[in-house]
Amino acid sequence: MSSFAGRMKEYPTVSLDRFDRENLHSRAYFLSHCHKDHMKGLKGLLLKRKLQSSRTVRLYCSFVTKELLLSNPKYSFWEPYIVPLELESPTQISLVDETSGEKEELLVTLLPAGHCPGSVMFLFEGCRGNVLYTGDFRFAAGDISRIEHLHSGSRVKDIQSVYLDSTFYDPRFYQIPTREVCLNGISELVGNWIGQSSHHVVWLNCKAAYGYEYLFTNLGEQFNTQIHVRSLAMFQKMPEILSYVTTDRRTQIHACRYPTNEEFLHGSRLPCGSTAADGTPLRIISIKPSTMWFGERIKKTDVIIKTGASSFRACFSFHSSYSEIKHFLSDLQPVNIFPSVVPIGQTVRYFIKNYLNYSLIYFSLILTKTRKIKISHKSVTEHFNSLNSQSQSCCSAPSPASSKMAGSQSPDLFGDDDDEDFSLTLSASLSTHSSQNLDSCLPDTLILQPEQRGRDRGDSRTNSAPRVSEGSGQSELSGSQSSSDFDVPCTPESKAPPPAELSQLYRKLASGEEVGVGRGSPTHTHTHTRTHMHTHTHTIYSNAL
DNA sequence: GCGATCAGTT
DNA sequence: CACAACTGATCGC
Repeated sequence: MSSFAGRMKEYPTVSLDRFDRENLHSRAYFLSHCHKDHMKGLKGLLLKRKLQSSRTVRLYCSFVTKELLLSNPKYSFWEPYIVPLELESPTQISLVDETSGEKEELLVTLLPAGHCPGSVMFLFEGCRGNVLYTGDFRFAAGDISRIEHLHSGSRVKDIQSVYLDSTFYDPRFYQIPTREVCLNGISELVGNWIGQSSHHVVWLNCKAAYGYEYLFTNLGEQFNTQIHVRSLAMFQKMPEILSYVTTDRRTQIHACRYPTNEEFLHGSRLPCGSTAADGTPLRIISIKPSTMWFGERIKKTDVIIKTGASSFRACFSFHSSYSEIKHFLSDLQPVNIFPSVVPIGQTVRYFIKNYLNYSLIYFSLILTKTRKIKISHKSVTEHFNSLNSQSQSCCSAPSPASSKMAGSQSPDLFGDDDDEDFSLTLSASLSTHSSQNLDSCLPDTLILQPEQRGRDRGDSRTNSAPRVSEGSGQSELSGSQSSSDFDVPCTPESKAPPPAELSQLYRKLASGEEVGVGRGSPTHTHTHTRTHMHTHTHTIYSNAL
């Protein structure tokens, strides 16, 4: 789940995927896709009032997202304020402070994100650098090279910050089978079943969220049928999807959901209650799409798992795997990474380790370019702090209003307690617990803490160095988080650097000592096939239907 | 009564 | 095996 607070350091007058609290004051809004956890505050009364009294504030999203959003009447008040944008066509947006008239120009480009219909990333280009907000995404290795607008000539654009969908940025999720592999597995299962007789039907036990549509279209295409769903309303303007779904229950593939009678399935009934016309009992199997992940060393695993006499789980992921994210980051080489999802409990340990590991590798790359081979505490600090100074206005001439913004009377742009800035404060502690869930990769537990920011934003910045301290051990494993997700062996890559070395490194960083970070600089190769979008499974996402 | 929020469930 | 939504309880207006 996204815990992104809504705003980016570089362009703090716009809000993305969050519409409550401080975001109420933004000059422009961006919605990456139509999932509820990215729409917090979107139907708020205060926001509605603000829109009605504003002449310039708009919501920018893809055409598909606009359709999906407006298919829910609760969001229909947005209709006059939505500006749908085409994919991959840079658009200049004026960010206007309506009280002072102060204005800032920002170039935004929507890039297909492969997460669900209409999902996009936002590439912002302005005076504070290029920033990529990924929203939620699934990219395969090499996908960056296919995106023209992330390139300038033959090289990747300089990216100051990536606001990253870090859902699976954890080496336990090293590998998730590709969309195509998962789709083939599901197709085979479906085909083998419904081919037996007309009374053999499958129920795709999908969650009530957008993102399964490419499964429907591919199965519909392959078996020359339509998939039974509860409503077609949201797809009325999306013929590519609409032609593969139906509300006619007489079909062999169902993805219908009814909140009340889902239990009926236990009695071999479909959620929609459909039965055969001649009274013959239907032979039903259920297939539940779920994310399956594998360690680095597991090369081949079935993407279909039988979980009962007539129930199956099928591999399906909306998000990039760890290795896919690694490819993504090493292709982009951003200066900063801001995770949108920060796992709690044990997962945090992996997260920090890998996040820091990545950062150090990249520092080393920067420093190599500048003919330095050592990295000092100071340079790390400066790096982490640099964003704060960049937050000062540099795009427009200072006006009374903008200088006021920097003063102590200003609304606290990032001073909220909820602002979780994970690039600033790190704390490491030794776990006193020997949980059975802890794998053997690291004996210690790292706990990530959002920085406590003072109300004064002026000059207390010297305290915001990345801190690494050993605190009292505390296991963050809660009951709900300590479930059975450790069947997957830890991956070799997760051992770099080993715990002792890492702790040492942290200690050195904390004490200001110089540390060498000469470990394998990432190679920076880019292939430039300028093909536009990839396979058929991507078509839904890449077209503004 | 509505909506926001949280914990628990699927 | 998972990441998004639903349900029900609780609280505030």
